[in-house]
Amino acid sequence: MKRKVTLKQIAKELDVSISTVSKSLRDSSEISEDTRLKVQAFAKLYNYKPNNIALSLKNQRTKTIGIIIPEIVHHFFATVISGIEQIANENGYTVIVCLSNESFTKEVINMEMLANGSIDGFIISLSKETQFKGDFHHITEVMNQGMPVVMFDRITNEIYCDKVIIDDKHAAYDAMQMLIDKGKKKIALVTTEDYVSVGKLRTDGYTKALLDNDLVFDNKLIIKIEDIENCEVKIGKLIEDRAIDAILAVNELFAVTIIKMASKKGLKVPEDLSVIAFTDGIISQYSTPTITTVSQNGIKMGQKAAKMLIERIELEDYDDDEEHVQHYKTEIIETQLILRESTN
Amino acid sequence: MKRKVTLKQIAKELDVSISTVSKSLRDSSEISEDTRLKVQAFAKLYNYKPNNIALSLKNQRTKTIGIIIPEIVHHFFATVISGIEQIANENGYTVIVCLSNESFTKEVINMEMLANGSIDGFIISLSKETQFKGDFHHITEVMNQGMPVVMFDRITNEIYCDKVIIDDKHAAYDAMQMLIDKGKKKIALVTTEDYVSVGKLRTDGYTKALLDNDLVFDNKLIIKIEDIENCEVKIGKLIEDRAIDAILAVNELFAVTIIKMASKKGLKVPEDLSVIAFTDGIISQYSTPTITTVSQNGIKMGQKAAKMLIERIELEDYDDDEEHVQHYKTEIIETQLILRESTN
DNA sequence: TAACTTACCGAAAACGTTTTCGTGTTGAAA
DNA sequence: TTTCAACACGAAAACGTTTTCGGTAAGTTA
Repeated sequence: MKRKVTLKQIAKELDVSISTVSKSLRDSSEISEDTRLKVQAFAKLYNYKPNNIALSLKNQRTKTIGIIIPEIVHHFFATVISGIEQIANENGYTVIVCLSNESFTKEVINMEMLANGSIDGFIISLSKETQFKGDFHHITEVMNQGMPVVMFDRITNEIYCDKVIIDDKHAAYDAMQMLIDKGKKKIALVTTEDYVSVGKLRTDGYTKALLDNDLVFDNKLIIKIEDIENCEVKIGKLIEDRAIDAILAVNELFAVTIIKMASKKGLKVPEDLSVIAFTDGIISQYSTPTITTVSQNGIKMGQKAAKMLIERIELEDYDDDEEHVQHYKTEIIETQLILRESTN
Repeated sequence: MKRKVTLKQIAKELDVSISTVSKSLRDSSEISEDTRLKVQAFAKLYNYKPNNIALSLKNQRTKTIGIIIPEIVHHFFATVISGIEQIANENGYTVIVCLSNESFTKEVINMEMLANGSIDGFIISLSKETQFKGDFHHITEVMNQGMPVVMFDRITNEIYCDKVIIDDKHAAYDAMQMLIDKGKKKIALVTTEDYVSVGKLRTDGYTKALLDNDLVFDNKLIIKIEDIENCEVKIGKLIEDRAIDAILAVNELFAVTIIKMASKKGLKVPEDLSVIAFTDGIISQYSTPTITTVSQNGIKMGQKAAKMLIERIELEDYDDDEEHVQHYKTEIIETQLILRESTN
């Protein structure tokens, strides 16, 4: 159980100074070839690797990215992490993951925990509770400390920073237009409560598509689900009561439940009812029928977010004190309508 | 853009020494109430938080757990992370996640990256390639440096360390016994290649159940899938050629594909064909019919793994040099047969 | 008054690096 | 012989903490 070997130990063993060892290992020309080779051989033998923590302290940069997301057992967020991790890795960064579990308090605690020197920057998707409360002081706080922040998907307009989103409104509009083009007249929307930013935007797109196509907007055709557990009744009623052509669901789980309830009520998908879902995940690909979805491409979102953050981090290295105008960008990841069996 | 405030800055501002500031903030009795309160007020005003990196360097412990898994866009692994994160958080640890993408090389690189002081211990599930190669030198290496390692799910018997697994053989046996009790005679197995540890164990359980129940073992009833992409043909053939009662699948994706192919061939599940899957994930719950599964309970696995690791880490703080006998444990997480619609 | 305790505070080491600067030795040029 | 550059290396600071130890002043006891 030998502990990791340090410069000091090598120096002692070889009877030289720590500086000499350090320089030798970094191939400094200050050191004679003799000692350089000797040190390098010894270091290799004992498998010396510089201590990351010490380097972080010295360099004032940790080469670590902090991710804060609402949950991880969720296909979309998992794909985003995957994208982030890939880019991070390619650039020599590691990734530290914290879960807010949709709790404002946990989000704040996690941010404060990481903000104390552990990371070089944040990538965050807001918790529902945070969006509900509209309290973003923890974000501004870390930003004021000079820590770069990139927000994705669940964002807020109240914070001025780099962002990566999909054009939720536009995507919803396109999905609706496709249904309308297929001749659907009575299209329902199954969504979340309005305080979730993406839920609201998708509702806007839904509404706009109806208006633009001179279809009647009926508030009764919009149902808002609080939690997935007991949504079946609501959905069942929607299908039963109204003679509906098609449904736009803001996520897969809603969509698959809709299909299930439809089949229970004797309706066939897509013959009697078309269904389109947001969030192209594993379920849409494997359910029967497979589900037409608006693909969010979490991988790409993650990659883009990571690229923006790393760029911002490494840019800061150069204009330390320069109080120049920060110009933040909002990247929009294109969505894609993936046609499958749930629409005709 | 003010940088984070440090002890030194506070000391300078208040014209006292760094030691005094540090002691004041830690409520040392060495400091007079006067200066203590003064320092604390000032620190609060400037929102002082001790720098984690400096603490890590000083304390020689990072309060960080490194996780290395094959992939994250995978329900089971995501649940495990979730479980780990929860326990970690409760104990003041953060979690750093690295993905091997089933690659041996990436696994090694990630381990070396984290082993240089960034973390206090590892939780790892081996990549397919690592299991295939049987090369575990990177694991023994970090263990020799005194870094605790906990392996879960995809483990190896060649390394002596803490482990968390499910009794795959036993679970497969139980699932089989349930099918046999229901009168199934000709049961197929859809599994992965043998070098994946869990695949092999589940096959063993399958075989043993057949033997114990005096059923014929037919090698043709076992098909091994390399990748999910082009498995449909193989599965279709299996269903067509052999008059099969039931199928045991080693994961959800195989199961849902089986159901899809069965329906395409005109077979009804569960009337004509019963299906049981390993890995209780989101698909099993939402597919039609819902799928009977052997639940792995990733949350519990993650929690257990995190507990074992943290215990090991904090135990080491006390018997630093004591070369006492390490007694490693292997925890077995109980599985549960979750009955759903795909079996009768 | 002398000796001693107590209260309060600062200096310095330590964790493991990197890097700047200084210094001693050598050889060559003047 | 003197002067100077080149070479090879070490000392020390810095990153931000915590903690041990030592020291000074005041107050207390003999």
